Amino acid sequence: MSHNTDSETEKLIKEAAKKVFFSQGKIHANMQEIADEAGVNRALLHYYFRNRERLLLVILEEAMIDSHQVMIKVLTSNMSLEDKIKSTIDYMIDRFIDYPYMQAFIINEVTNNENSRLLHERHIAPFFNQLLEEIEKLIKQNNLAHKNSKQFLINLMSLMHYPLISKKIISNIFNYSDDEYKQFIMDRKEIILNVMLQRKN
Amino acid sequence: MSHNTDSETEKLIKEAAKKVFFSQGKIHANMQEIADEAGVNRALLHYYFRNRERLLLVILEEAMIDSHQVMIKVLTSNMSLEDKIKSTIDYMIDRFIDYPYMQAFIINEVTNNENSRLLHERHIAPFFNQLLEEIEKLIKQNNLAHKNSKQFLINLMSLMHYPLISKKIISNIFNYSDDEYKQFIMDRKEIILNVMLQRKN
DNA sequence: TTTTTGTTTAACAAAAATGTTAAACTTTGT
DNA sequence: ACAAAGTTTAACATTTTTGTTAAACAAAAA
Repeated sequence: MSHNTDSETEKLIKEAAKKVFFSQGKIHANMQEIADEAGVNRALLHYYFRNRERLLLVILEEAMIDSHQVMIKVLTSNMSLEDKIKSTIDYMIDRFIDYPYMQAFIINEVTNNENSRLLHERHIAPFFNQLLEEIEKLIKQNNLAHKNSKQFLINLMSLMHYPLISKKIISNIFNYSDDEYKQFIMDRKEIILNVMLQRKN
Repeated sequence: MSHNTDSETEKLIKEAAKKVFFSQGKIHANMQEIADEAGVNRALLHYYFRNRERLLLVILEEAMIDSHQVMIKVLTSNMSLEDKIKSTIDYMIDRFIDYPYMQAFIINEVTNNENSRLLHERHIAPFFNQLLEEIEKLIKQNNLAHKNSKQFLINLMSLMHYPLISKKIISNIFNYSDDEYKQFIMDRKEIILNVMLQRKN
C-alpha cells in the first residue's frame, strides 16, 4: 500500500476487519488475517490501533451505532405504522445483507467481553426505552394483535437478524447458492412485514 | 476426581464443555477452562479426546442431533397442526433454556469449520427435506397464511433461537435478572405459537 | 530540498495455547 | 495381592499469536 492520507488507512483497516468479522463471520480471525484482508502489514494495525482489543472495540462501537440508528431513525419518523415497520425492515436488510454476521459479532462481544457489555449498556441500551415507548404507541393506535412491546421488538429483531446470522446453515440445508440465499433474504422483507402485522402472504 | 468408571468421565468432560460453550457462551474457551469446569486435569481432556478439534466436533455432533431431533420427532407425530407447532416450541424452549448459546455454537462451527459444515451437510441437512414436506402438508391442510414452507421454517427457527442467542443483549436492554429473562422466554411459548398461526395475543 | 508522515520489513520478545510424555498415585476388579 | 484402568502432576516441546522495535523506504508537504 502506498501512502494513504491521514485516517484513510485507519478506515481501510477498519473496513477490512469488518469484512472479516461481519461479512465472512470469521469470529476467531487474528491480526494477520485482518492485515491480509486490508492488504497492509500487520505492524500497521498495531500502529493505528495499539492492540487487538482496541481494534475490535472500535469496529464494535461503529457496528452498534450503525445497527441501532437504523431503527430509531425510522421509528421516530412521521410515517404510518406500516411504513415505519416496512422501512425498518427494508433498510436493515439492505444495509446488512453484506454484513450478515454483524449481529453475531455484537452478540458475541457483549456476551464475552465486559467492556463491550458496558459499551452496550451505556451507549445503546438507553435508546431502547425510547423505542419501546414508540412501539407501545403503535400497538395502541393501530390495535395490533401484539400487545407486549418488548416481545414485539424481539420478534422483529429475531425475524430480521437470525436468517442473516445463519447464512451458512440456510445455504446448507436448502442447498442455496449465494444468489439464491440473497433472494431468499430479499423475499423476507415482505414476509416479515406480513408476519408482524398478522397478514396473509 | 476419583476414578470414574468407563466413559463416565468422558461424559463429564463433554458436559463441562457444553456448559462452557452452550450455557455460558464462551466461544473462545480454551482447554484449561473446560478442564476447570469439569474439575479435572487438562491432560485428561487430551487423554479422552486427543485434541481440541475432536472434542468440539463430538459435542457439536451431539448438539446437532439434539437440536434437530426435537423438530422431526414432534412434526412427524400424529398431532393436530396446532399441537405439532406448540410441542415443537415448548420442547425446544424447555430443552434449551439452559443451553441458550447452543445454536450460536452450531452456527459458528458450520460457518468457520469445513469439517463441521460437512457434518451438517451429511447428517443434518438431509432431514430438512423431510421436514419441509411435512410443513407443506400442514400449510395446505390448514390453509395457513404462510405459503412458503422454507420461509415458514426459518420464521419459526428465528423466533425460537434468536432470543436465546441474544440472552445477554436482552438482559442488558431490558435490565433483566436471570429469572426475569427466563420468564420472558417462557412467555414466548404462547407468543411464538400465536405469531406462527397468525392469532391475537 | 528537507522534513514529516505513512508504510514496510524483519527480527525479536513474550505470552498464550496446544499437544506430548513419563512418573506416580488411586481406585476397582480379579 | 496383583493387575488394569483411570487420574493427576509436572515438566516439556511446539506452535500460534501477540505486541514491540529499529531500520529502511516512499510519498507528500514544507
